[in-house]
Amino acid sequence: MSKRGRVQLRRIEDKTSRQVRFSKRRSGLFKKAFELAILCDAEVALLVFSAAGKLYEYSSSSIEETYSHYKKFMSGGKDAYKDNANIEDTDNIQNNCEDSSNSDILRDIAHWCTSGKIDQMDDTELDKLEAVLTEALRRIESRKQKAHVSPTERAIDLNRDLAAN
Amino acid sequence: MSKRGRVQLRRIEDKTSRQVRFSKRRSGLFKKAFELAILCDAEVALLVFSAAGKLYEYSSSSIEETYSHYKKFMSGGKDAYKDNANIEDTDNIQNNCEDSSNSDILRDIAHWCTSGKIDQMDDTELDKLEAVLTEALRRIESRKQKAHVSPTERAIDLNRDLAAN
DNA sequence: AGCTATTGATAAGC
DNA sequence: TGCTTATCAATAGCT
Repeated sequence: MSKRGRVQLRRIEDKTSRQVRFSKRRSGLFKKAFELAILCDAEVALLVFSAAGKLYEYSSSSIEETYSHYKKFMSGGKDAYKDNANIEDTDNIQNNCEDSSNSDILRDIAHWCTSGKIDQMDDTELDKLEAVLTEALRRIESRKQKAHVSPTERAIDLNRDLAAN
Repeated sequence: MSKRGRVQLRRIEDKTSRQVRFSKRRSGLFKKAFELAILCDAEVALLVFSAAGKLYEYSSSSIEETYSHYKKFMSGGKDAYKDNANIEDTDNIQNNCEDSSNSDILRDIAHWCTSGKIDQMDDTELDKLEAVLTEALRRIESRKQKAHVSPTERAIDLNRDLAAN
């Protein structure tokens, strides 16, 4: 039974398979959220709606409370917490552009694109970003068409650690 | 090379160790959340406040939107599946871009995407990047429609791959 | 911030 | 939907 290629980072088309995977992965995700909260003393809130519309939730305190905390944080000075923040990386895309590997850049862009930043941009910025990303996708498509890669091989080795953050 | 006992499910007392593990686990958690949203077509919202008060977030649509969905769902009398226990702790989403302004990020992404780096990526990286950018464009389109700011349909190929199935 | 040894998460298959 | 197993992925402990 060695037919377990890596999972593609793409919507699972088969409905049955998607439901099963959702069920399993959802369990894993909530478990991880819970563990992180316990182990690292953080405030966590997680909401998940299945494709069918069912709601699943978890929060170390309460969804409402954490959301209030979030809104307050967003409206206030987000930078106010910088000084108290964990002493971790402070790298940003700009820095990585110069000397990091592609995977690092990829990771940064992925994180940025999915962390709500887009919702904070004004219309002008949004237009620019759209143009940039569209151009980047065009290049990618161009690259792909040139490359003759076995569909099978490609499919089996898609996702390694995308949202890797 | 020595002792890797199972992880105890309780607050890590050593501050340094707690920070390191928080950093590692938050990465994993956000990655899982992202994958669940993409693979299973689910709506996911995740908020994490570190013990120091720093915010990390991820949402397949937007925090506000998902929270509204949540409130509406709850008021509708439907019961949510609570994957809870009690706790405190956190995990968070990548925050590398937290300290940069949108314009800076925009410039960085633009620079990177057009500096030939794409041509240096291998197929796996290319696939990941494609998924990330496609998702980002989807968000942008979503934003534009909600803001009623798009009189001109730009007919951008958002469904090139992911949605094309 | 990188590097393995181990544990943990899961895609398939029943 | 639940259980089992072969593999793949996440990460604890170090340096």
